[in-house]
Amino acid sequence: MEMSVGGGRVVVELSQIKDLVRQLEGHLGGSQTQEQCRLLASQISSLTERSISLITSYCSLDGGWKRPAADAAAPSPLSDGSDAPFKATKKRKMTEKVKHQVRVSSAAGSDVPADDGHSWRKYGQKEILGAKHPRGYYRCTHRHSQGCAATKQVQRAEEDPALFDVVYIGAHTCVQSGAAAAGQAAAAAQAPEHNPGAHTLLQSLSSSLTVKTEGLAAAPDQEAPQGWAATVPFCLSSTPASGWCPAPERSPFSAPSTSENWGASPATSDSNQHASSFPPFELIAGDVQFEFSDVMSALVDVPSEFHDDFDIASFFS
DNA sequence: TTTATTTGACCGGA
DNA sequence: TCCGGTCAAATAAA
Repeated sequence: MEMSVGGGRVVVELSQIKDLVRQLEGHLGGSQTQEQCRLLASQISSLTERSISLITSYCSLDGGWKRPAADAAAPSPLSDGSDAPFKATKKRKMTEKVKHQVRVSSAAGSDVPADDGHSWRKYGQKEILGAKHPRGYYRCTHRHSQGCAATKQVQRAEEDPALFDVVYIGAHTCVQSGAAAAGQAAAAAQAPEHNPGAHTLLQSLSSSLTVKTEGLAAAPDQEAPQGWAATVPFCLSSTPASGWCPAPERSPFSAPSTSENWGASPATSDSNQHASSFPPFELIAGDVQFEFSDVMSALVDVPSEFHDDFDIASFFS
């Protein structure tokens, strides 16, 4: 498929990242607490991983841009009504739902994967045959309140306990209260409070935003399973890497790209793993529009031109 | 008291 | 029948 489709999205994503970094930089004068900077950094890393996903989703092995698999193959994955709000009936149509796999690093010293900007509630854990580590099952916190059907499965990588394989299933249809975090950040921007560690944080972030995709094919010391979107080399101390924020399945991606429009629900206090902060998914893909399911269903290996390090940090100039 | 996690049971597809 | 995914009661944490 046309380069402009996937490439355009990546550009959008990366532009958002750039915006966030600039926001962060703008606050480095001393108005941000470390936690608030982490918040922005978390958003940045989440966007970054989404970009990785887009890249891998639109590239075929021969280096060409690929139309989402859902378009070509699958007999209409979501046409069976699985995109309807959650019902009490036990439907097992997971195989037809959109899956998106990523490998993320764990939070420093933590045994849970990096936060991805969404609010998840764990609802189960299973020992998987042949796997060393159990698989955790999470669903969107807003499943009942907003009928959001997004789920994810988290399993520690066998070859590296510091890494987690995360499978995102289905798109979020909820309106993230994430804004709580965004609101915090916004409020923080007005609160004069010096934060000497912020520069270090940003430097660390920028320097680590190098997306290595070559490991997919053959990594020197570890083998990444075929089909994993990417290994995310960066890890932010408290609310790190990974994740994506799909737009509602029923509507094409559309949303402003400015953080001011991410919305806010200040009263919400997501605890522990639940840092819910995320911008809506903006998608300007030329003259072609895809449902999010189309985008995420295309999970392919990374083409040769991406085998070289893709230095996102170069965007931050 | 409310919300989140744990964990054994249950369900259904392969 | 096996195994992965989900439910829901019990429990823990805030």
